[in-house]
Amino acid sequence: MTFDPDQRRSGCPVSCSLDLLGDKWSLLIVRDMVFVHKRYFKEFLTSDEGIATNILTDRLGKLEAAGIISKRPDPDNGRQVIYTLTDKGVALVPLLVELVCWGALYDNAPDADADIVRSISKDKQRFVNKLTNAIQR
Amino acid sequence: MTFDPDQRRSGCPVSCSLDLLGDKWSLLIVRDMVFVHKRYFKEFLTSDEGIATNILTDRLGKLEAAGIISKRPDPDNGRQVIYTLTDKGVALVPLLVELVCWGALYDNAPDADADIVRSISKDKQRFVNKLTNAIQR
DNA sequence: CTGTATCCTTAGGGATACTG
DNA sequence: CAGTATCCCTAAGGATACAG
Repeated sequence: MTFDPDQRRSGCPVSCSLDLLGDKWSLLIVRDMVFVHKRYFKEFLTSDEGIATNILTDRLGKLEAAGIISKRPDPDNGRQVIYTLTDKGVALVPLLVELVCWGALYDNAPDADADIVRSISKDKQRFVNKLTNAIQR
Repeated sequence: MTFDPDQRRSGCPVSCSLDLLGDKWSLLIVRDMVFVHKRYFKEFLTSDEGIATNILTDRLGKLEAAGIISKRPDPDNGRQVIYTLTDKGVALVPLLVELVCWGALYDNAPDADADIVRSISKDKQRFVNKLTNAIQR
């Protein structure tokens, strides 16, 4: 399964990004990998939004086809699979930070701590670096 | 038509943002407003991606319900309607800039000028300010 | 445990015609 | 011009069972 660039709706970078990420689930998987270091199939199933197994399978496949994540067997347990972010996936951290700030500051997301988000939005780059460095490959 | 916060899948700010913006069309409309100052129904129909009239109607309604855009009659032509970004909509500019940079630098979007995108990614804030100030309300 | 497969319902969306 | 409405097909997705 590889992503077909001919399916792009246009050459616009915004459009190309949305071709891969423009749905309600893909970025939630990346979020879980970035913010809470989830790596296993079952871990993604436990998030509050309640993704179904078939949707999770589909999105993991599409994210891998897009080169955003990669999978390998868990060295500690051959029957487990570990999903990790590629460089292309890690590069989504700034985008996720913007989604957090906008949702918190402008859409009043209930779970957001206003003080923390204000401090993040004052120095996004620092927060992006901190998150990026904490990601396990 | 107003947005119903009870339909949120969770309180997470990323999830809340995606509840409103997580599809393939909504952010393209905002993109057209931010980058090429489109304001009229017909203008949105002419973009490369080819949005259908029923989808455009639906998304304009949802964006308005979410408080991201507002509509008013064109003072120069009472039968025309002008769509403009609210403060909440203008606040999406940083997110759009991230979509541009990621699509260009990591997803090889054909229409992106690599040199320009590199210069943007070196000082995103400057570019965000420039775009934000150029938006007509 | 990690998925696949199936069933079934709903949502998305293209094409087109039509209304104020 | 700015939408609405309709038709119709496909994609998305929830629930559940099942396989390697």
